[in-house]
Amino acid sequence: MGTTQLETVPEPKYWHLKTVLSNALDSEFAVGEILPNERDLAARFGVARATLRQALEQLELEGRLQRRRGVGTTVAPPRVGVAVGEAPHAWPGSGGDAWQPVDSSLRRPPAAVARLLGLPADEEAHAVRRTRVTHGQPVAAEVLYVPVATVPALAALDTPPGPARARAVLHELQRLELAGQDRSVELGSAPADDAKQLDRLPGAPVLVVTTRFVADGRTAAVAVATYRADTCRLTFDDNGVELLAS
Amino acid sequence: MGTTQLETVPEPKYWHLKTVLSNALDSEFAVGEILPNERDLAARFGVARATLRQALEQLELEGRLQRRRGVGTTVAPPRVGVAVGEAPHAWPGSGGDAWQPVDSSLRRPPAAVARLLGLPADEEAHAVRRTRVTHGQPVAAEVLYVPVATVPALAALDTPPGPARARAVLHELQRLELAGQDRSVELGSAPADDAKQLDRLPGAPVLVVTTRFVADGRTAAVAVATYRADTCRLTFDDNGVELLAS
DNA sequence: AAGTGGTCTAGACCACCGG
DNA sequence: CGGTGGTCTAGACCACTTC
Repeated sequence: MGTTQLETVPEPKYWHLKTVLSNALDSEFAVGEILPNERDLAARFGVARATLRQALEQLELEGRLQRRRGVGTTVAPPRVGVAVGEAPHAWPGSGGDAWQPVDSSLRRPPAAVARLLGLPADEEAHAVRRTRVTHGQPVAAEVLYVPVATVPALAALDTPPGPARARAVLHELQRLELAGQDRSVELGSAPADDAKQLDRLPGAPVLVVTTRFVADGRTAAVAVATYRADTCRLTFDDNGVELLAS
Repeated sequence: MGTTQLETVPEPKYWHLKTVLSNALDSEFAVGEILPNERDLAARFGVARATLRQALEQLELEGRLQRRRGVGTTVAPPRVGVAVGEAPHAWPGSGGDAWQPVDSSLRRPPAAVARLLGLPADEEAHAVRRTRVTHGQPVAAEVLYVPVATVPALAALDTPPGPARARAVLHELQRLELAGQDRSVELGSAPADDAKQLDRLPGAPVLVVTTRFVADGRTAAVAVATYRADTCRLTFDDNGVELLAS
């Protein structure tokens, strides 16, 4: 006896640190409260700043902390649930949803999107940019790709770039009968464009939701939405269960 | 002229590095191929190893690379799509799905789960552990929490812990009429238990899928599944669109 | 100007895998 | 055993926000 537990499996310092900090956040800090700065925290725990940062990064990834350059580190509120599976048979922009059209232009979609749309790699499509705002904070940036063939009425489009043009494309979509849609979710890092729209640094972790809209027996449009992974919890409500939100 | 572009917005080195590497992966490497080791790569690009690692980490997060300690860094295959929205009215374990029961025991669920179940924080529930395997690789680890009240027939349970007991709980669930379910997806980091099951290091990024099963007008069970974020793309097929997989 | 988090360096040692 | 990625250090400077 004596040596009850030889350190047979030494835990990494940053991992232990993360646990300690996590417990402290639960018991000693309120939402919105600012933590001591990184240099002080590192000194207090007797580790290098880089090690302390590794722990903070994990906690930020889990949505427990929020860090802003020049400002400080604050305790994050619980993640907001954002509905993604809303209406299974609705085009984007139909209901009074939380999306705001930003801009629209003709652009060559990324290879993966072109494949979904069944377009040749070099063909242009309408690219409609939208922002989703919840509780006053931007939570998602989206680009909706609509092949020119899907909205023939817009062939001679004279609307100048801007929100108005985005609305014109969305409005034209409503004229089609939507047969259904399917979605996929994966982890990604925010490209520079999206990052600015989401008020984050480039490379910030995002949940990438790719939606395929089907009409007329073919893929009529594809939306690629990037949600802030630190602040968002995506919710998918399956048929009729929402009635139970008593 | 001469100075065509003053470096007014200097891009971080690791970001630029990531772009360069990403392009190289597309054009010069095949899936499964091993990259030069980190020390060599860093020297080749004239940066510190830590900077090179920051770029590699991002690429791994995006599912482009796979790194294994003691082995090396390899080019990852495209993410596998795993269906998450399968049957809107099926209990877990009903179909011949890809889940494998591992174990079952009585345990106090995490606070967030207890809240969903409407249980007091200190009450125990059946905790059924399952693993999901696709293409021979483990992609998800799940714990299904079933309140004792949901499966009263198991009150005097004499089955010893193990896969058999897990199957007993799942079998008992099938007797209830499932009214519906809803799901949420968020980013997390793998706890030690799940990490081992997923063949990853603790803290690896995972997509946490929380499913609430509703029966008899109340939450009858809650499943918390962690999917490997580096290798998985979660797919949600909405009603009837799958017919179009021509 | 002062203080914050973000980037970067050049080293060191450790844990793990393979031959 | 040698080689790999994983952890850790003690510094430095930069970009940004706030006062």
